[in-house]
Amino acid sequence: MSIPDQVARRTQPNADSAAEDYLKTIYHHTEWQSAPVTPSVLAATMGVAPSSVTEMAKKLSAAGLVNYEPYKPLTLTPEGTARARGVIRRHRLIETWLVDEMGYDWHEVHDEAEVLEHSISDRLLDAIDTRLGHPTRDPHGDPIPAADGSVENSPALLLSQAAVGTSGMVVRISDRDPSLLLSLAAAGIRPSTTLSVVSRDAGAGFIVRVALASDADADTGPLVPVSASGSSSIWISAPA
Amino acid sequence: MSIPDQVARRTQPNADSAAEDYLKTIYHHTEWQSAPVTPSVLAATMGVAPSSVTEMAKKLSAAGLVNYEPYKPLTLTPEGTARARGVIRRHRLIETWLVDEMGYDWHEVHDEAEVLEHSISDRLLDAIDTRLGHPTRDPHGDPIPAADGSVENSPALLLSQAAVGTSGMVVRISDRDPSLLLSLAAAGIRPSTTLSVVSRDAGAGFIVRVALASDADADTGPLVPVSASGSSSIWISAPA
DNA sequence: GCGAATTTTTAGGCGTGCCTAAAAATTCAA
DNA sequence: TTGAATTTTTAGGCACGCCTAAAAATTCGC
Repeated sequence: MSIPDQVARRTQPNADSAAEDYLKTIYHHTEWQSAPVTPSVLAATMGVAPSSVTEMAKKLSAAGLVNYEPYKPLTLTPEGTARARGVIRRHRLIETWLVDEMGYDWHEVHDEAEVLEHSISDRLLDAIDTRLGHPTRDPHGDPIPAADGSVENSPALLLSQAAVGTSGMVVRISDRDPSLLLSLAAAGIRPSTTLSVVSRDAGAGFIVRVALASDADADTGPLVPVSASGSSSIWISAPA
Repeated sequence: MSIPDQVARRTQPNADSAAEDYLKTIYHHTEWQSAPVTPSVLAATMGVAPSSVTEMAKKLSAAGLVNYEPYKPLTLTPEGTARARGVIRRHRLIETWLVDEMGYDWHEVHDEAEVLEHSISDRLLDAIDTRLGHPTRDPHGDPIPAADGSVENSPALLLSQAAVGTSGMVVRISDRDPSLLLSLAAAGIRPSTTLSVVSRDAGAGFIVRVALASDADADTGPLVPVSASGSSSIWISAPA
């Protein structure tokens, strides 16, 4: 017994973080847009070559996590959905923790969470969840899947689909683009802000009126332009 | 511009966590035992094959982090030492945080820290450090290197080298073996416990008297056996 | 409905970090 | 000091996750 067993190590990197990223991304597409996820869309979203998607699709399919048939869109199996929700739960709890306890601003948390979501243990995640009091929304307003996998989905309206005159409260803003978050925050737009659509233009984007906290429905708030891409990253509560 | 640039991703795993593990392990050997680190020792410690060590030694040497010449022991360059201390700082701050804030017990933190030390950002590490008030010792009594790389090294005596009759305060216990930590904790031995050596036997180990907190020097504490390996994991303050 | 454009898959490679087996160097011991 | 034992290095492979280029399938537009 000169040298100890060197088994077990082998596949040592952070578990299957690549696989988890695919599952997460597939889930996101079905969570928000309801379009089926084609390999090319997935490749573009993840910044990998289409052939990488094909490869991983086969592996995930063999593992029973995605439904894959050549030349068809990808969907998650129930197990795959559960795994994806688990990753998203980690991501959003970590973001919430960073903002609530560690002094981060909401536009700064995405990248850190992107890494930690693959390396935190269940034990530590539970500790964080408990400390935070089992939050159900992250700092961007995204629902945090519960430990049992259930997700609270309140109906909301994408700003890009709101007609002129519509008003409502911002319930959710995509965390994908930190610079967008920064500019929205600067304009006073964040979850729970009340907005009304003043004008919309297919190409140029929107102009919204941001209601002042004190006087929610008056026409006194500042007018703020929102780009077309920004408008498809903001959800407002469906009008009453 | 159908598909965005897919550069940058490439070497995406958690930076160079393998390299960092080698640096850390080399550093540990010189920090505690002062024997030179041969490839075989390193291989055994890390649970990899000797040939893997040779390979990595070449890479680290090319990167200017270790001094490597074929058939000779490995040492760290100044840059390598700095990097190693950085990793150890991360590890120990994370352990301290887990115990102080997240409800972990001191024997449970090693594995979690082992993973997180490679994925936490500098930003988050600073936030943790600040929250904890810039601690200088982790829960096992190990010194936490400062952000500037300096390490406070208080002289201590390895229990395995203490003569019968020696007494002193436990200042440090190696965190490498969780089961040892657990049994020591059960026996009431942890940093700041006062011990005196009652008997020692090269093969069988030691018997120490654990002083009761209230009455540090009296002969009233329980007698506790410490294995030979345990005795080389415990440091006590050098006798006054 | 059929060729062109696009999407997807296949084929072949690359770097990392690990392995085993065999060769080379070093160390030990009689 | 010299042959045996041990240590270290070299050589050749493997899995992963990514890539590019080329081939195949699908979809689109006239």
